[in-house]
Amino acid sequence: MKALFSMTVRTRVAPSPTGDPHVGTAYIALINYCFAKKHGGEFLLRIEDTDQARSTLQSEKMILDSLRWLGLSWDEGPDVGGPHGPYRQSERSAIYTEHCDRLLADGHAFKCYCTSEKLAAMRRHQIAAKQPPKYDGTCLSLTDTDRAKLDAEGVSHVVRMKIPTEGTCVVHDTLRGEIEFENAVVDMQVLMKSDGLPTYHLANVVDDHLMGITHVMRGEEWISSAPKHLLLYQYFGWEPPVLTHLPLLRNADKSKLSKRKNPTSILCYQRAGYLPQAMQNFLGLFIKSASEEDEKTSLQELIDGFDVHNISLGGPVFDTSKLDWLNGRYLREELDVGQFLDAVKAWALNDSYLTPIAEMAQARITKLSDLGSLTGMFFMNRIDGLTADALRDGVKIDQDQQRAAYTLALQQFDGLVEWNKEGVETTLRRTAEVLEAKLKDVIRPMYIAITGQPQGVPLFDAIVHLGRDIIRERLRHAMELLGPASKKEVEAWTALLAAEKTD
RNA sequence: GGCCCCUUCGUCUAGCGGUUAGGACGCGGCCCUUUCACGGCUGAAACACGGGUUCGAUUCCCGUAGGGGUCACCA
Repeated sequence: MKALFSMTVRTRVAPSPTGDPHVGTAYIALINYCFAKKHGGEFLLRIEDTDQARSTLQSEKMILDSLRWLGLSWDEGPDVGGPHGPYRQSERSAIYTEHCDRLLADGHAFKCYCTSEKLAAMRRHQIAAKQPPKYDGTCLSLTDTDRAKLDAEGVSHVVRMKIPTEGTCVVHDTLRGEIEFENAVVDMQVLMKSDGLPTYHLANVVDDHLMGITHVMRGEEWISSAPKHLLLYQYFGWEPPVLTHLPLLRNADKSKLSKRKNPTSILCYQRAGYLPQAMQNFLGLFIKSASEEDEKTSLQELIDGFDVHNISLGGPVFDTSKLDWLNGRYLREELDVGQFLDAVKAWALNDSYLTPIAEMAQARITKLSDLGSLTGMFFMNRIDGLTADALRDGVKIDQDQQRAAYTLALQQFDGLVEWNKEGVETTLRRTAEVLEAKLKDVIRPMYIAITGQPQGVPLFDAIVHLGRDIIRERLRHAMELLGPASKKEVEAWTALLAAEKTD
């Protein structure tokens, strides 16, 4: 244990660039950052983009920008470089191949030629037989000649790790003590996909070792794969890092924080007008135990007082009411009027945010003073004062159809790859078709939910400009007012959509 | 379902065998005030349950219940 602290502490955050910057990523990053800084160590940022289908450079940029916005910085990373680069896994292929070959050569891994169809069928049978779904080891018994033949035929393969059939694996977790797993329940994980890129498990272990990571602090969703990782360290003959599994941020119903039930994107909180200090402070509240002192604390104070053992294990509900309070305090206590004004300008009163609004509003007003009532909704998060009656006012479709329309729009919006006018229009047209309603009868309730009024600036443009997060929030608000959808309703409505798509 | 993790006010948490179970947000009341907000004071509000261990359990152990995670060629 002493030896670990005599060397430089190195921690990392390793986000996957597959979507919007998530507050959970920021929370994990903050912990890793504070721990490293507290011990005079280094904090790294690594991009885990081995999923070619889902990773985007745009998402990577948003994640980096968001973490910086929160006041975090890293000693090494894809944008700042460092002696252990590259810091983007997609640029490290050769390293993984080499390590994978080593495992193959040492007999710790094997090639698997099973098709995904076969694996899916295997899983179905196992579940039907009430067996835990697991790879059955078919390709383990392949001979060299079998493999040579399959390779010659061009059959694609993955590489799986071997798992001891007996014994147990003990995971030492800083906060939870020893966690024991029977090796028999550990699956023969795929390490190298058929596209030649590694899975998380391989890349993560190889990179953490090569980058000199001493302490891995990650979400508790990783506990059950920790045995595989430990086994890999053992196969490579490496010293594993100190493992700490952190509790996951939760929705109000205690499930893992998700964008379906909560705003999870940092961009959403920016758009809603939260200050980075407030958000950073708020996230810090989950990792410290301020009992008597003021809960408004600076990043430096958070670092100074940081002790990983102070983190409570119960998954905290991400309830932003205290964030609101903190944000109010930062607004009035940390800023003079000039700085406050600067913050307002940076938030929305700037050309880049105002220009599209001006374009939408110009033809629709007769006096400049009409601007406030027409465009006020561009400066709100949820629509203040919206009521169920207002939502129903003048709406021709019945209330359940209206709720279905909101739910279906929400679902389709989440699925749009590009957030643009075409996607929005297609979504709303399809929603009307599925509900067998006229487009205009679907548009009106959308107008009310999104703008607070039954008419105004062009809806599709407004939706695009407000952004996906705010739209999700406003539709969710409308659903809360009209009555949240039951599970059955969601299923029924989703089925309508699915049926339409296959027609 | 198998495996694993977790469990103090509505929420975030303090507590690490003996406390009137503390603080903060939110909520209610009062005060301040031309309104509102801020600020001040104040109130309601919690140890999931059952067994042990102990002179004594919120605290230690074991069950039960509840919640969560995970069982992919996603991370």
